[in-house]
Amino acid sequence: MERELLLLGLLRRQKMHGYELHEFIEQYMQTCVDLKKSTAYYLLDKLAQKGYVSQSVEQSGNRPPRHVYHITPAGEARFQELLRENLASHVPVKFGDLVGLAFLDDIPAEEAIPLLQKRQEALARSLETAVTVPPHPGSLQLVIQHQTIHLKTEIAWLDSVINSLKP
Amino acid sequence: MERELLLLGLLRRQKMHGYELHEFIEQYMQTCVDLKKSTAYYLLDKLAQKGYVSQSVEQSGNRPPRHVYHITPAGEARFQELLRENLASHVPVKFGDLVGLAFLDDIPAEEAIPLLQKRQEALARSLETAVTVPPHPGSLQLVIQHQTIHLKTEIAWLDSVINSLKP
DNA sequence: CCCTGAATAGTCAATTCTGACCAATAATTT
DNA sequence: AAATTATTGGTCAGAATTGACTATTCAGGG
Repeated sequence: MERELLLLGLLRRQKMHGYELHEFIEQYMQTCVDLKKSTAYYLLDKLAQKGYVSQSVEQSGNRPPRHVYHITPAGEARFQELLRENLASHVPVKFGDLVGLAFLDDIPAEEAIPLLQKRQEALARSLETAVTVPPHPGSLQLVIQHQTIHLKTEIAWLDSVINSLKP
Repeated sequence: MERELLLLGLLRRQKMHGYELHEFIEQYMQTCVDLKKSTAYYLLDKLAQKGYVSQSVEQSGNRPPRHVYHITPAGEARFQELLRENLASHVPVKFGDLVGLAFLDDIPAEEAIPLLQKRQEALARSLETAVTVPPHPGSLQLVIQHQTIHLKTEIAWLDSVINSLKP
């Protein structure tokens, strides 16, 4: 559902073709959604079927024709609805990459510590990336800020876990 | 991949049937994975095909026979491998429920503020739930602790967002 | 003892998602 | 200017996921 909101929200600002949408999301929003190219097309198709977006074919230069998507009035209404719904609710995030921690006591501490340190390095790299993302239009910036805060929290927490493992 | 780790890790402690596994996960691990019943069976089947678990049929009382899954030596090896891999790496979490925030400036602040307050209440309820989860065996406790910390971070962050919106 | 509702155990069709592939154009090298 | 590589734009078969449904057993009330 969030993905619909996202697509509608972007198309609302300007009509785009599928590839363009996917590019934008990759560039600016990789921190909060993971939307493969083929999924984007799939969703766009569904939105079209429901009448929230309309397609038109456009030709630029002599490149092969592209499907350009516009938001419709129904789509705009849907966007408003979804946005409010989304802002007012919270779907607990699943920290899937954490399941290993549940089995931490199944390997000796000497072995666990360096592994967790590797994890911290990976975390640090993610933080680096988050901070480096190109500057954002409007409140997209909030999303990066959020990601940053959570990564820092995560690093600090891991620190405490590692320490609790030490002799 | 995490789900495989999870299933193997649980079967490692004791053989179980599908329903039992699903129950356990719902009860103790809803904070880090979301694994529907049918998905659990699907994965179990795949693990069996790969030779990581073996099935046997068991009859208790005159209830209908159940498929009980045991971990195999190959499964144990796979578990050890996956666990180390998981501990050492970090896959950035996607905060999907956040996409709305990227469009925050598309609605007037007077309207946004109460919506975000609702979100905070939902967050507070999640926190309540996390704290209330039945006491855990072993390092499963860590996972709850983690969830708690992140929820608190989230609530504080939202506070700051709301304040930045106020007159 | 019969009935109702909850718990147990699982299947399956339909939906959703993705990796792998294709094909055209533009850019770069040789 | 031919060959090679990168970019653009997209399709599609197959994998993953889920909601809705079935069927049995058990517990408790009347």
